[in-house]
Amino acid sequence: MSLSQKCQYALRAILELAKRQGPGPTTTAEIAEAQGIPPRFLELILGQLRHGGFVESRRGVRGGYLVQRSPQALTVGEVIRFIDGAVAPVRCLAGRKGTDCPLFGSCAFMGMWTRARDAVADVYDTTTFQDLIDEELAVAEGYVASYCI
Amino acid sequence: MSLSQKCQYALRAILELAKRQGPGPTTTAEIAEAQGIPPRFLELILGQLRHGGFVESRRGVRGGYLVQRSPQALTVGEVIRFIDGAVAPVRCLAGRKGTDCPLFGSCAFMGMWTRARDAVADVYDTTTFQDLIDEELAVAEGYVASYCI
DNA sequence: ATTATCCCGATTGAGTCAATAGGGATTTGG
DNA sequence: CCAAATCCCTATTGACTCAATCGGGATAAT
Repeated sequence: MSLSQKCQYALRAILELAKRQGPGPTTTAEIAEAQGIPPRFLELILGQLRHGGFVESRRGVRGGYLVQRSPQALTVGEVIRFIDGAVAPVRCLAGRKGTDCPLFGSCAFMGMWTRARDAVADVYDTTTFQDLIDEELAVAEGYVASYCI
Repeated sequence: MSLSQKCQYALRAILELAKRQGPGPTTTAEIAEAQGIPPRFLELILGQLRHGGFVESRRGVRGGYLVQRSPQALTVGEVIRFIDGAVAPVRCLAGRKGTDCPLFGSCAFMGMWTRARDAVADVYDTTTFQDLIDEELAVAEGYVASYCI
């Protein structure tokens, strides 16, 4: 029940770009530095995100990456599904290869798996990157406040 | 975001035993047959469930396994945590080794991960094995009904 | 005593995943 | 036009996890 490391890096990378909207592109190295991601691995991930239309790239000197979609309109769920595939607690619900469950149709667990999947999917699909930016500010303020007290 | 095969086998095995309450013990072979589980692997899993106090064993001829806890009082969540460990969408929430997130405390995602975990945990913790038995009957009837129409 | 069954430790084999490597293409700036 | 910075693509490694199997030991009913 866990997302791949790659997926978490992807989310953090997009968040970083969303935070840096406005000025020019941000380089792989800057994102890697800011988010603690292995630079070479990040390169791979950004390439994939580019193919998915999540980010835009500029090549050459002064190049880098930009968010392609508005943080208000991009949900975490979309990114997760793109990188890791379907959100599902068990393989037979993911619809991948090997739907080899011998209980097809008469599975007592199916209802529960579906409910679990829908519950998580709802959380991911209702969280936008703008929400995360707001959250980060709130968390930071919260920490300052706790120091004051 | 998926449970191990082992965990699913464990759940199915316990369900099978719960359905067979009353008469004597059920052998590994019978459970394996009924639930489509590799027999030798099932042996391993039942041993583990026994150590966890979920099932009881009888050795020798006419031996086998019995549920040790009432299906009304045993939740799916308990079994999942025992076999697979903490239910969590990301490693840093599972509290295992390698809480190596470089964002400790200032992580914008933490709130969302927590919400996702709680949502799934709630589903698992509110589903008992009795619920699954009832569900299985309902599903079976549902299929009959759909054939009638 | 024999047989059915659980019991335990070790091990294999396959597969996934995180991460790295090498070298190519493109753009800016001088 | 050259050089540096940067993205771009494919392949590969190494580590680790996980599903499954094996061999043989202990126990209990008949």
